[in-house]
Order: sequence, then structure tokens, then C-alpha cells
Amino acid sequence: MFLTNPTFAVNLFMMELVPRIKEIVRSVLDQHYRFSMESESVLVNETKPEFTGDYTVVLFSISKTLKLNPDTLGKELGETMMKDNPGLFEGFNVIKGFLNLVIADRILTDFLKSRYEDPAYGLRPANGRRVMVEYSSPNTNKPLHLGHLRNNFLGWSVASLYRANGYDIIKTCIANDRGIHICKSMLAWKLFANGATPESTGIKGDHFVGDYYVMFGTALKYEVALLEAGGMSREAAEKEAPLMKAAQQMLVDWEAGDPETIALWKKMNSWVYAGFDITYRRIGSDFDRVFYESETYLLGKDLVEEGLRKHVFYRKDDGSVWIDLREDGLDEKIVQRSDGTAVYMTQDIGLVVKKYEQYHMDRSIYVVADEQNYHFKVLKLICQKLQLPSAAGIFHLSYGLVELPSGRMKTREGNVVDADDIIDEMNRIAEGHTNELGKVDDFTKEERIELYDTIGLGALKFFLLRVDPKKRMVFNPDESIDFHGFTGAFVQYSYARVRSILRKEAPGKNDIDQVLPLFPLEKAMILTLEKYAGLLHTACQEMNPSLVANYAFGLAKTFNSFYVEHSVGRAESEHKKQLRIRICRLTSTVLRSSMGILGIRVPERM
RNA sequence: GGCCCCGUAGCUCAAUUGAAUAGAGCAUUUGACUACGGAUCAAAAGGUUUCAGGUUUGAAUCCUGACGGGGUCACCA
Repeated sequence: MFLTNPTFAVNLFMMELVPRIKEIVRSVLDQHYRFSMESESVLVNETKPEFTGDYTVVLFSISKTLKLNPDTLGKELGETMMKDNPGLFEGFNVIKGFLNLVIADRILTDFLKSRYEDPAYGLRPANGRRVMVEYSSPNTNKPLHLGHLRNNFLGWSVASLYRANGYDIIKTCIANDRGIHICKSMLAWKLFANGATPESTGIKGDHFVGDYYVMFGTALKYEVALLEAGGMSREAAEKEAPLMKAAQQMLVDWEAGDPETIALWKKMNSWVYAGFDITYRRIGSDFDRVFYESETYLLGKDLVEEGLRKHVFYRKDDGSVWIDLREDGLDEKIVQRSDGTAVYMTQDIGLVVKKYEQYHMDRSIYVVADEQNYHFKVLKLICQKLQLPSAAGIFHLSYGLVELPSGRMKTREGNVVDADDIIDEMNRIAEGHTNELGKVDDFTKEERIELYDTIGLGALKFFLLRVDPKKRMVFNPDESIDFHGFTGAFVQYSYARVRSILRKEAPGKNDIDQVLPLFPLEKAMILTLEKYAGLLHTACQEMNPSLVANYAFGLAKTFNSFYVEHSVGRAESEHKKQLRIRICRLTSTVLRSSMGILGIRVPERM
């Protein structure tokens, strides 16, 4: 670690502020108190607004171990830190167990000078490590809904976070393109469509196929009702219904490679993919590699053999293969059916191996809803027990469902917010607002359409990404997504404002060393900008784009306050003007960069 | 029922993983365009962090219990 190696001490001056403060505290404690701790575990917070200072060292745990009065420790620590690091701190104060540090203005203007022109500010150089992110993973029997959008935005954005932190990223998607659910829509099409196609009806392919899936459900319900009226139990009726039996037969035919069934399957899937492509292109989801379940569902059988040899699995009398995870606090889990076919889990293990053989990634992230927490817990455990080299890198990025005020969305019950619909609606609202304000009346038609999409889709992405992924969230279709306050449009508007200034003012050669002292909002702006690199690092470690959204909003908010308080064009002095132009330059870079990581474009004007 | 997750302002969400007087946005109320863009800014009001105990110098955060909500326990995926 260069942090603790004195030959690299010069690096301290290039470090970001918070790690730098932590390292200073660690070093002072080490040298003056013979107390050693990791610099990482020094607790440094932003100082609360009601106290004087920028960053605060929390001393309680240290003073406790050293058996010193926190006040005494704080004063000694503060004085030594000031003395050892001339120019870094302007002052300090100790209140209870808190050591509040005031960062010297000069440090901040130096930071600004060195970084304001850097378009890659905050990003890290390549580190040679590779991360795979699997996301989206749709079923090919129905169109995408709002929940899929959360998944897509999250996966895409987490991948971007890794890239920003220097990782080589591979985005993958597994299309769930086979199985009984696919057969249901195929069967319904055969029975009810009379040869209709997306082309003949003008309906987008994924919606077209989804309609037949719903139709199957409706028809099945009718059949079940008839059978129930005839005295059959519901459970039996659902099994015995002719439609259900036909669907099951179709699956058997599919697995047997029946040419007619395969041809229909290919045709209908191609319609769905054509529909998905439109939506994916629209929302900016892209993949380096798509896996198809139809190609992977037989994978994993040799691993079953291997598991049996290693006594990780065992075979029951009927031939089915199991793993006993009761010692790990879980249950017994089947990994191969008695007829020798693979189950979901087996395929997934097979795919783990296949992916690893091909890409040798250090980490493999699965963006999958939290309903599957148990599944992924088991998957990782099995891979570990099989001693697969890829096991350690498996990580389930579990996210909460998007719910309606009435509860969970269910395609079969029709209470879903369709992805295409909500995007259209957002664009319409963006169009309405834009035209009402009339600020871009000189735009061409194409420019306008692009702007509506930037704002509408941006609002939707921001809405879904600003919440901690792990948490469930509620979407109320009756209240349209906002364009004021903590929203994508707010950040975009702030960006357009900075750009508007930068179209008029360019940085001159004046140095900015004579602008001290900084006004509070100037200082707040630079401090916020300085945090960006550290924030990207944390957000990546936690795989949490909501931290980026919160940061971007905070920066935009501080900028708007700064904007109102301090004029750039009519600054009090040329030096102040140059300082503020540089603040604007870096703000523009960071707003664009942070929104970019969320997959949100920023407009020059709006 | 077993196991897992959640409960914070009227609503939607934060809280640097145990730290100072729990913060934002929306909605409500008030003020600000002869100022680089008012999709903005400044301010007010809004909280017994579901409840009851416990640990701690310090608890929304950790522990126990209750209540409420969700998920999962398939030879489905």
C-alpha cells in the first residue's frame, strides 16, 4: 500500500481530500501516540452546517482506546495536523468528540486549477480487471414493463460505474426464449390469429406476441371454469384443461425438434426480438453478448457428473440428483430431474462455467430482482462447493420490484405499466413543458424530438435510479413523474445553464490565486466537485447508481444557489470571473459525466 | 408455518454503515425576474424514525419481543 510507504509520501499531495485527511490522522496517531490503525477506518464526515469547518474527524472510538479525554485528544491532534501539513488547513475547532477542520481556500483553488480542463476528471485509468454484468434478461412472450426498465437502467449504469473506475466491462443478457410460457403464446397464435402478423396488424412485435399470451390466459380461464362447473376441482381443472395439455405437448414437440413447432417458435421469437430491439435502442440498453436459454438449457449436465464424483451431489432412488444444503442453513435442492434433464439451477451453473471459460472475468454480476435471492444464494454456494474458479466472483445484485400503489405488477392481471407507453408519455409531457416555456422555438423538428427524448427518458431514468436499488419502490401512474426538484430535468436544466454561461465566457490566462478568500458558495462548489472521484469509487464498490444520482442533484442544487448569488459575467473582479468560469467548466464536466453514468444525456439548451 | 427483507414528514425517498439539533423533493404557505435561463432561488411549516423493552458515552441504524407489509420455500424459469 502506497499510503503507508514513506517513499510514496509525495502522493499525499495528489490525493483526494478525505483519504488525505484520514491518512494524516493515521500518521499522526502512529507517530505521536504509537497507536496504529488503518487510515480507512478513521471516521471522517462532512461538517454539519451548524458548525464551523468542512470535514470532521470523529474521535470517540480513538479516544476510548487511547483512554484520553476526547477534547484533549482533539486539540492535540488538530495542532499536530496543522503543524505537520502547512497550508492544508486554515484552522480547526473541537466540540465534544468532534474535530472540525477548515480546508484552506488555497488548496481548493489549486485543485480547481489543476483539474478544470480535464474532460476525464473523476475517471480512473484501466486496472486490467474485468467485470461481467448480466442484466435485462427478458422472457420472449411479452413486452417489457416498468420493472424491466429498472433492471435495464440499473444494469447499464452499474456497468458504466465499473468502466469509470477502470474496469473492462462485458454486458450480457440471457434471453429466456423457451419453455411453457413461450408455448402458450405460440398456441394462442395458432388458434386465434388466422395468420395475422405484426406487419399485417401494424402492432410492435413484442406487444403482438404478448397479446396472444394474454389471450391464452383468458381462454384457459374459460376452460377451467367450464371444467369446474362440471364438478372438477380447480387444481385438477387447471391440469386437465385442453389448452394446458396442448401447451405442454407443444413443449415436448419443441424439445423433440419438431420442425413445424421450431419454425413457429423461430418466427414468433423474431417478432419479439424486433420489438425489443426498438425499445432497447430507445432506452440505450446494449449488450456485448446475448445468451439464449434455448442454447444453454442443456448445459450443466457434465457438472452434475462432476458433482456426483466429488460427493457434492447425491442421487436418489428415482434417479434425480440433489444437493443437501441443510448444514448451510438452506434446504435440499434438486439439480437434475429423474428423467435426466436439467433444471433452472443446473443451467445456471452451466452458464457460469461457459461465461468464465469465454471471458475469464474477475467478477460476474447478476442484476436480478430480489425474488430470486434464495436462488442466487444457492447458486453461489453450489459453485463454491464444486470449487469452480468463477465461484468467488459471483455477485447477485438484487433489486426491489417497482410496485404500483395497488401492489405488485402482474402481466397476466393486466395491471402493468408498459415500458413503451411510459416512455411515450414522458416524452409527451416533456414536449408540453418545453413548448409552454418556448425557449427553444428556433430548434428544428429533429432537434426538438431529440430534446423531448433527452428530457422525458432522462426523467424516467433518474426517477428509477435515484432510489437505492435494494429497496422496493412505488410508482404512482396517476401522478406523472416530476420535472421539478429532485429530478433528471432539474440536473439537465442546471447543465443547460452552465453551458449558457460557457458559451459566453471562456477561461482566460489570468491565474486565480488572488481571489481569496472564497465566498461560501464558491467554496461549497469546489468542495463538492472535489468529492466526485471518491464518490464514483464508493458508488462502484456498492454497485449503487443512486449515490451518483444524489450527488448529481446535490451538485446541481449547489450550482443553482451559486449561480443566483454570484455573477460570472459581471464578477467583481477579473480574478473572480476567472475563478467562476473554472468552477463552471468543471461543473459542466461533472454534471455531464455523472448523468452519463446513469445513461442520461444532458442538453445544451432546453 | 420455516427462512429472508422491509416499516423514517401527508406522499416519494436520504441519512457517509453506531455520532452533533434525522435531511431532500413533491404537496401547503410566504417572498424574489430592468440580473449570465424562474424547469430557478430564498424562507416557513411539517418527525415520539410502527410499538415495547435492552446494549452503548452515543441508536433510525445493533439485540429481544409484538404489530403491519412483502418475498421465498416446484422434478417452473
